[in-house]
Amino acid sequence: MEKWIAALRSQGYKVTPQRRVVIEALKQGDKFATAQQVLEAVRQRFPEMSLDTVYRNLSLLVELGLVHEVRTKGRDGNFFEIAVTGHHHHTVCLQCGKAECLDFCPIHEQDLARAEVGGFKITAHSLEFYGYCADCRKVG
Amino acid sequence: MEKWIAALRSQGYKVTPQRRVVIEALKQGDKFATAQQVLEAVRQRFPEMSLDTVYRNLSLLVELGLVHEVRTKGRDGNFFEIAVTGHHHHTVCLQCGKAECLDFCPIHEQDLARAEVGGFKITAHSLEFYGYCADCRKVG
DNA sequence: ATCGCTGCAAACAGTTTGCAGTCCA
DNA sequence: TGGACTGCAAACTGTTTGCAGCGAT
Repeated sequence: MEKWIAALRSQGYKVTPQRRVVIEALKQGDKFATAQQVLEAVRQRFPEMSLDTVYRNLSLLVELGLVHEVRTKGRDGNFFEIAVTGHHHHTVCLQCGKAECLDFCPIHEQDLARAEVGGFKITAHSLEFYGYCADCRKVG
Repeated sequence: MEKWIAALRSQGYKVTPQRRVVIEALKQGDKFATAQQVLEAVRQRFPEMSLDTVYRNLSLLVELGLVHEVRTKGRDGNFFEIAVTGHHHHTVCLQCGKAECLDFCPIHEQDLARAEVGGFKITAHSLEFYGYCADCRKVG
């Protein structure tokens, strides 16, 4: 049993073919995919699939922590990445839009404690490093 | 001479009435403002002002580091904040959308060095802490 | 059988862009 | 004067929503 399917089931969500195939698409495609790319991948096996269902399921999966969302600043929307590893962050190239995973999170417990001022309770944080990848630096 | 006007001028950008009034609006309004709120504020003194000019100027100011942009995840778009202090980050309440400034940045030199793998050159980073503010925690 | 999920279609918002005229430097 | 900037209008894209029917449990 796949962990993602099991997680859905255990939290009371139905396991529909559409949900299975979204998860499959994220697992088998490139590391990152936009909602549109997920739709294209999914339609190879499921031509009826609609974009709104992709969005609905991606949102759900992100909410459940089963998928990570990467804010790209690009015009194609954010990237989605199946959560095979734990919490981490990414670099995003402002030129070509390519993203890469980092293997660490620089936010530590003491930072969270320091940021929880005035009764604010932190439940998540979002961090991206923006810049230019090696390829784009060579060109321009 | 205001630092923002001076910065525009020194970098070869023209100082138009629209630019002045956008800066004024950000300085005098609430700490954070959406593009729409900037437009409304600006139109009190400059009724002809158009939303696209607001966007163009906000984008420019953000690019020059004269304004900070806060990614809110809300439906009203991001917040903009005049850069009176240096680089810092924010908490954003996922319930009411309220943002607050933090007075520190948890990303240190060694983190940047560690993240610059494979020839990637970091030029900026974006970090928000999401959660629930004291008020929203009382209610819900 | 139920209630969540889906597809369809339409709406929606924030943002961007082309263009012709304006105006700061 | 001239290139940057503006306003107008329209388009564009990513995303969300209402609704009726379908299907996983």
